[in-house]
This record gives sequence, structure tokens and C-alpha cells, in this order.
Amino acid sequence: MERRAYIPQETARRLSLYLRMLRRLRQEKVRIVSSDQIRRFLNVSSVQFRKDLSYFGEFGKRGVGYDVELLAKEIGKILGTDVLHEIILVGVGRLGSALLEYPGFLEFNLKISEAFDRNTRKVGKVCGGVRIRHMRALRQVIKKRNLRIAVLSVPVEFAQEVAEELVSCGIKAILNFAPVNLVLEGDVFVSNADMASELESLVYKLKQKNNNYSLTKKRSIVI
Amino acid sequence: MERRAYIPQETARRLSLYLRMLRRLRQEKVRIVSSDQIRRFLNVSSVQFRKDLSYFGEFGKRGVGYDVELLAKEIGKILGTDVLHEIILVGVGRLGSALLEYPGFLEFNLKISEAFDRNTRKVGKVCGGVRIRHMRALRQVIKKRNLRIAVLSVPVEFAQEVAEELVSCGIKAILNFAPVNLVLEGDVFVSNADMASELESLVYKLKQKNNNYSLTKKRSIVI
DNA sequence: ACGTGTGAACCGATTCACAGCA
DNA sequence: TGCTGTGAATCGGTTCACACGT
Repeated sequence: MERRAYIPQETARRLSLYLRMLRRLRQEKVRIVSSDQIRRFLNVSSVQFRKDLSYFGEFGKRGVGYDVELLAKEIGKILGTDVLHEIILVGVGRLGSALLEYPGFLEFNLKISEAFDRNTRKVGKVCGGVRIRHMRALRQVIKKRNLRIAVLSVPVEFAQEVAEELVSCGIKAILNFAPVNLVLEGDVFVSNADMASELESLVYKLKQKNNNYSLTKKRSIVI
Repeated sequence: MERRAYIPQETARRLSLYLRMLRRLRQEKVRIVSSDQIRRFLNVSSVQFRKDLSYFGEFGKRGVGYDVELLAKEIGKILGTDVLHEIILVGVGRLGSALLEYPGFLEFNLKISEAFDRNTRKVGKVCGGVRIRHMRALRQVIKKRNLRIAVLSVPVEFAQEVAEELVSCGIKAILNFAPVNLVLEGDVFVSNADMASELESLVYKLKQKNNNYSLTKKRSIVI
């Protein structure tokens, strides 16, 4: 039973995919699953799956596989989805309101329980079951409810300043949808959901495959 | 001047961040930039930046830095943003309509030029300057306009079947917003914009910091 | 035989250390 | 001196090869 001082970042990221998969299998009344079946559903090799789990313990039965119910519960505990996590959302534009109604967060026991916008016309309205508050209330609500995690969906030109404010209010993790790299002091985790850059990467890959832009072909450009 | 048979995937991904940064600097009339300044704006070490560029050529002046205008142009050429790429979007729900109005794609010369939904009430309406068509027209439009890239924002339970249809119509790259791993035949690139999983990873990291297992020692706190 | 668990080998990507040039 | 460019060393993560338990 290997146990390390640290866990590969990528392993942590994949655990959530495993959990989602297992929950679906459980819904379909599947009781036992092997690492090779996981490989077919997700794009993760069976060894990868087993290795990932090995950092936390031994959850399978040799010669048999994994108990879906049990493993889901274990991964849930590891990830912390056994506890409800309350999130705030800042910026209720098109994207923000889509996120407020997005059902996918619930799978991980995540709930956007507060939403903020500086547009007074939006304040007071309810979206995705959440009443929108004015930005003025931000600090007080975060402090009072001791919130740690924020989704940032304000226009790009305000992202940096709002992010700084969030950090000053005690927010420790930000999922940033604005297409800009936030530069922040202190021990705050930032994850960028950069849709345009993601799409651009796809275009680039396609370009490589198609016109086989040879990288050995030297196009030396001198200023 | 090093030139390899292929480019690290991560390098390709970062190029789009560089380009966006350079465009902003250009807007602000900055003419020259050094790799160390880049490090401050993006969370990429200066060596990383130089190394990334070195796969494509020598674009800087030693002792000076990089010509913003010129470098932006070169990276644009590498990425293919010098040409307009037309994209389709399938599934005009909350998220889909937010994406149709999302301005960030234009930075990379990407344009959602067709949108599809199977809800006849939505068909014919205009969103983000695009008239929504019925799914029936999917094949014909893709073939006729020779489109290659799709954004998939249908509900999770339809994602797999719609993705298969897209591939059968000739789509070669899919940006998938549904929280499911698409299993597809053929040479199609899939990129998952998995917002819930992303948020879950943040929660996990936060949990680690507070105690239990620790993640790998990180170069920086940005993911 | 079958499927899990894991140290060791391997691979891609990052960082180091320094050469090269203005 | 200042900043770019890059082979070599290193690091994180994946895969191999096989031991182990049922």
C-alpha cells in the first residue's frame, strides 16, 4: 500500500471524473466495475486509474474489480463531496446567469448560494434559485457566511479589480471565466476557464493535422 | 536555432495566452516587451516563454526584448488566427446563448457562424447575431459550408448522440461543455470544458491546504 | 485465470546554467 | 550589462512489467 507525502495534481483532477462516472454507474444499478471498463468510459488507461487510487488506499478486490457504491463513497470522501460547499458567483451577465442555472455543480455537492452584480436593475431578481445582491453587500456576506470559493464571471475589464476585492474579503479560490490572467497576492487558488483559448487550441491542432505545418522546415524570422 | 519534429502540447496551449497578452499591450501602445515582463502578466516563467518561442524561430533582440507588433503577428500566423475560422454551436440553452454572445472568441478570429437547436420554438430566433436553425439542417449546412469545428452545449443526456452525429457530418473538433466523456470513432479532437469538475478541483485543493494529503509542490498557485 | 497494486523504467515538459549577441 | 536562445539536467507524471490475492 503506497502512500506518498503528496498526490499528483493530475490525479486529483481525474478523481472527479471517476466519481461522476461511478455515480452514473450506480444510477444504472451497476454493482461491480473493473479498471478496464473505466478505461472504455473515460479516456484514462486502466493502469492510470489503479495508480490514482493507490495513493489513497486499496479499494478493489483482486480478480474481481471495484464495488461501485463503496468506491464512489470513498472518492467522495477524498474529494470532500460528502460535505456541501457553498460558492458565490460575481457577475450575473449571460454567462453568469447560465452558471447559476447550471445543474452540473450539484453532482459534486457544490451550490452557488450567493450571487452579486453591480447593475442595480439586476439586484433583487432571482436566478437559479438565488437572489442577486448588489456588490456593496459582497464583503459583509462573505464574512458573515465565511465563504471561501468564488466564480468570477464579470466582464474582462473588471476581472482584475473584482478579483482583488474578493481576495481582500477572504476568498481563497476563484474559478475565473474572464479571458485574462489574474495577478493576485496571497495564498489564493485560481483556475481559468478560458473557453476562447480552449477553442483556439483545437483550431491549432486541426491546423497541424491538416496542412502539416512542418516544424522542421525552418522559417527563420529576423527582426 | 532549435526546431523539433513536433511541438509540446503545452507550448501550443500557451501560445494563445501570449497572443492575447501581446494584443493588449499593442492596444496600450507598448512597442517592446521582455520575457520577464511577460512573466509578471501571465503566470509563465520567462524561460518558459523563450523556450516556447524557440520552437518556431528567433523573434527577439538580445539585450532588448521583443517587438510587440511583430511577435503578435508571428504568433498569430503560427496559431492560424490570421484566417477567420467559422464554428458551429449546437444546443442554444442558457449556456449556448451565453456562448453565442461571448465576445472573447473574436480575439482569435473565431466566429460562431451557425447555431442549431432541436426546439422549434427557438428556431428562427437570432442570438448573438446568428439565426438559430433546426437540427434537421445540421448535415446540409456543415457539408455546404465545409465546417470543421463545433461547440457542443446540449444537455448531458444528448451529448453523446449529438457528438456522433457531428462526427458523421464531418466535424473534426469539438469543444464539449456537457459533463460527460464523449467516446468517438475517427480522427476527431475533443476538448472538455468541464466547469463543475474544475470547480471541484479547486475545492479539493483548498481542502488539502487546510490539512490531510498535500499536492505536489507547485511552481505557482495558478492552475 | 483474472483483475488489482506498485516499484522501476520511461517520457514529455520545465528549469538550470550558461553561451551568444546588442 | 541586459536580455535572448538553448543543450543538459531535472522533475512530474505515465506506462511497463510483474507480484499478489481471490
